[in-house]
Amino acid sequence: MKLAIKHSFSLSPKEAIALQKKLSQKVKIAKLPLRKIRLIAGIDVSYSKKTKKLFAAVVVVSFPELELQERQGIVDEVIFPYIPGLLFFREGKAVIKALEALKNEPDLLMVDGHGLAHPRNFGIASHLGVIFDKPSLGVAKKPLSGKLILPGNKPGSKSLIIKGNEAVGWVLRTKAQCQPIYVTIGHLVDLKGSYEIVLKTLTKYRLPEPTRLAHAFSNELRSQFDN
DNA sequence: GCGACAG
DNA sequence: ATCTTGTCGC
Repeated sequence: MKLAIKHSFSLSPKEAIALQKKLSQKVKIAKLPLRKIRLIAGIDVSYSKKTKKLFAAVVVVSFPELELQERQGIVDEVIFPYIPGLLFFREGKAVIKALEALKNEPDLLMVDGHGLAHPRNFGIASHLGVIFDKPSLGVAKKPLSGKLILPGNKPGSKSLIIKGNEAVGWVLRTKAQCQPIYVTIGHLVDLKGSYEIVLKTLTKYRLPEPTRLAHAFSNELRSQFDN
């Protein structure tokens, strides 16, 4: 995969915030028909407290079969602290390397984290979508920004996440007796599409296959290279 | 000012 | 997110 916008990572938190405000203007909400999707990339990162390293994992699965096609992993040094709202500047550099190494061209990026449900409407899912000019959406396990109510306990039940006057995503119950997930628009997708895609990538687990497999792969990388 | 706060 | 084993409950 190729970057559409180059990126500097030697930024202070203030500069990072300014960059988010600027790039957030480039986000486009658009329809992404399910029939146009053949490959989905799942993206996640794990850390080692011991070696202070980070393990970025990207998997590519076919759609709608959800069969694993490719994996790319990057081990890197932590270059930025964890600050809520600035996750991209901690994980982005390694994730970009992994995405650039991809041999398959995904039609959609599914990112562990938020998209528009972000203090400046520009979470890591939106950021990756914009700099690669690729449809993207966020799949988070906790809320970050926006007004929301909890959905019912039936799988598939959902409620909107509202920022200002705009709906930017869903709180989605993927599995009974499990905490809901937070699905948000990243880039070049819309509310309806993001819900449909996530629903069709669910199997028997709380998380959709792309991010679930990426999460497992990043843990695999850590156990293999944490020394 | 206070509380909340992705991974 | 990470450190860490067993254990309770659907």
